[in-house]
Amino acid sequence: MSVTIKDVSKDAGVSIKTVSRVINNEENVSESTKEKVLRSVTKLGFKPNKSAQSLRSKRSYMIALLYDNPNKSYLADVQGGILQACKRTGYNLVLQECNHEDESISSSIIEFVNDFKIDGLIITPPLSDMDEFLDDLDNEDIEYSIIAPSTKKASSPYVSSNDYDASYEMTSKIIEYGHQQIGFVKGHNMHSASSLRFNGFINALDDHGIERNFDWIQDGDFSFGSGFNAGENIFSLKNIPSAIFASNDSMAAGIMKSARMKNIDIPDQLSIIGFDDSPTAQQVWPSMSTVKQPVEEMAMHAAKLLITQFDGLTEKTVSKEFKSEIIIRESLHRLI
Amino acid sequence: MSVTIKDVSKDAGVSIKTVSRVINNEENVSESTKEKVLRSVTKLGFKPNKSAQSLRSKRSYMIALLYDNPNKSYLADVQGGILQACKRTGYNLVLQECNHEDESISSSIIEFVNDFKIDGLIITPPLSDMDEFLDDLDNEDIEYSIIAPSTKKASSPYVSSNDYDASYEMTSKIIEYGHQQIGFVKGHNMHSASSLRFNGFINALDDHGIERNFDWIQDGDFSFGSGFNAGENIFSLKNIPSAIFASNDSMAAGIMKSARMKNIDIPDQLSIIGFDDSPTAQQVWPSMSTVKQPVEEMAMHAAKLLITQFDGLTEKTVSKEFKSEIIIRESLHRLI
DNA sequence: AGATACTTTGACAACGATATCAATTTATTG
DNA sequence: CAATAAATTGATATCGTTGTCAAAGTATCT
Repeated sequence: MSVTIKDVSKDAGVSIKTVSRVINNEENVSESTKEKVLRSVTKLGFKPNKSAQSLRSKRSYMIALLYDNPNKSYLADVQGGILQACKRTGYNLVLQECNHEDESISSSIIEFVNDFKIDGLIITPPLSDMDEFLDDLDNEDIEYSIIAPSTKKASSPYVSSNDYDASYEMTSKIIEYGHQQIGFVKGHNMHSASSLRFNGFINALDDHGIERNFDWIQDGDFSFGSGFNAGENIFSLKNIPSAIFASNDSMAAGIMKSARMKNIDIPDQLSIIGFDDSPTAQQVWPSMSTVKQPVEEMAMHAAKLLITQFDGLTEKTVSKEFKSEIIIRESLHRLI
Repeated sequence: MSVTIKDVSKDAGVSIKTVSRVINNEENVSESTKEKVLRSVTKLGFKPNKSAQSLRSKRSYMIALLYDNPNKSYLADVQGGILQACKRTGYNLVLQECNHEDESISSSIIEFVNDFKIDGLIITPPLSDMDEFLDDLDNEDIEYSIIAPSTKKASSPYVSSNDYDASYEMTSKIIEYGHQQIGFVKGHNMHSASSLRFNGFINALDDHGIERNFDWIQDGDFSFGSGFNAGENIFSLKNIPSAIFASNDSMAAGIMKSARMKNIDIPDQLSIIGFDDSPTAQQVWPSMSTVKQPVEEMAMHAAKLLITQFDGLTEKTVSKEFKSEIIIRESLHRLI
């Protein structure tokens, strides 16, 4: 049926162990035999049997993506990035949806990893903020890499984005456009990004000598509905701000809808700014100013980070912070 | 380390083969030994080693999702549905992105399936419309189930939606609301859903004695940009329709934007109707009337369909057509 | 040259399950 | 009750790799 190591070894005139050495890039194989074996490998079109490799070496060549994030667009980007890294290295991606409120999350994930001999995990927010969970994984010697961690544990590789800086910069841009009365809608408090984005906003206000107005600062949970509610709250006040910065695009869209229903013109009377650059940002009218993070690239790096660990490649991949991009579209009105 | 069949066989006082028989639900095992074995299995917490099973039985307990669809929300729903079916049956999902324009798609997928011993494929549009590709899979005896097939090959299990009926019904609803001048934007011509939706539209027009105006019928490819262009084309005409039905929500959003830029009021001057009920549909203003398909449910069924084939379960899952739901929101204006 | 160290190679066991086929037990028949 | 058929069970080979460890080949050092 399919070509095995035995076939290759016969063709090359060496032992099966030597073939195994060559295909696993082990040391102590002479150049000449290496060449000989590789010639046979390509000639016969040999591909190692993953199941056998897995059985013997306890590795599955599969990594799993752990997520608990209703944001479909984010998820798709993350997947895309990981898949690119997988394709290049022969790994496979398995999806595992989690519930961060589940008490037994640690044990069920540990069981999953052991059952399928998953080689490593890629962990996304808000799971990346659950320190206890990560500790449990450490205790089981399960390898993982984290996207957007809160506690940057030296022990584990991660990729992060400059949420604080991006938020600070965007807020400064809003101020530069002449806005002095600026509202803010916070994200889900389980996500560390929420506080980073909020702090960036607050500090930018302070540094530019602009007064904080806590009536205009609303809680949210990243959902469209929570944005809508935040809008309702703000628009029921006597004074409303001239701009509202939401911690993500969905909430910004919710505010937009709420404003429309109150006949508040966007952007003439009110500027709205989001975060993420989701597809919606370009599909609403007016199109939304927002912050774009290189999510796909980040995810690809996270996957490389993980694979590097157990493949022991020569070029070491290291933890890295990625830079966001400020995108100005029609929803941000210039006052001066 | 982990519990093996050998441990169970010792504990139960039977041979390993008998344990294997029990866990695989094979025939010809007496009730008493079956019970004895199952007691040991739960007592020791035995889980069969997937790699070993896979090596010996040539099955991987993995199914793959084949996709080439830029619609992230659709993809996420499909994944969600499949994962639910997988969780219940112990299978795992692997993602495989394809390019339907790739000449070598058949060979690369066949190679992928053989390499990883993938048990079966779930095929989504537009790949589900590539008959040659499906024939190639048949020749290799690769099992698959199809979401939204064009040619309903009796040989292969599928799930489908009533695109034609839904489109017919939505068009009738638009007419019922008093619209006599209705435009249409077609979907990507590789997708069989595109012609089904178009035919439903045309036949509803005819049946209600409404004239077709081909200036108002535009080609599109399901992208926001193509919807925007379609809008530009229609709005440059002397007469514009009072409603436009787009073959999906992204294109509808594109038309909306184009209309806004021409200061055409939605929905007072122009009604816009989409298809899919993507998240955007609720996040734009006015929120969009659209057709919702039970994508997640369909995908779950497709996965069950596939797993049934090689697991030979007692209750046979069969191919099925799912019903869509007409959702009326603000973007459809009532004229009468 | 002989002793020693290091590099390269291969024979064979092992991973943990299923497949084969023969042995044993139980049921059925004349 | 013996003969035969059918159901149940187990000993052992097997899947295709990697791991262990010893043997063979080369290089280096007195």
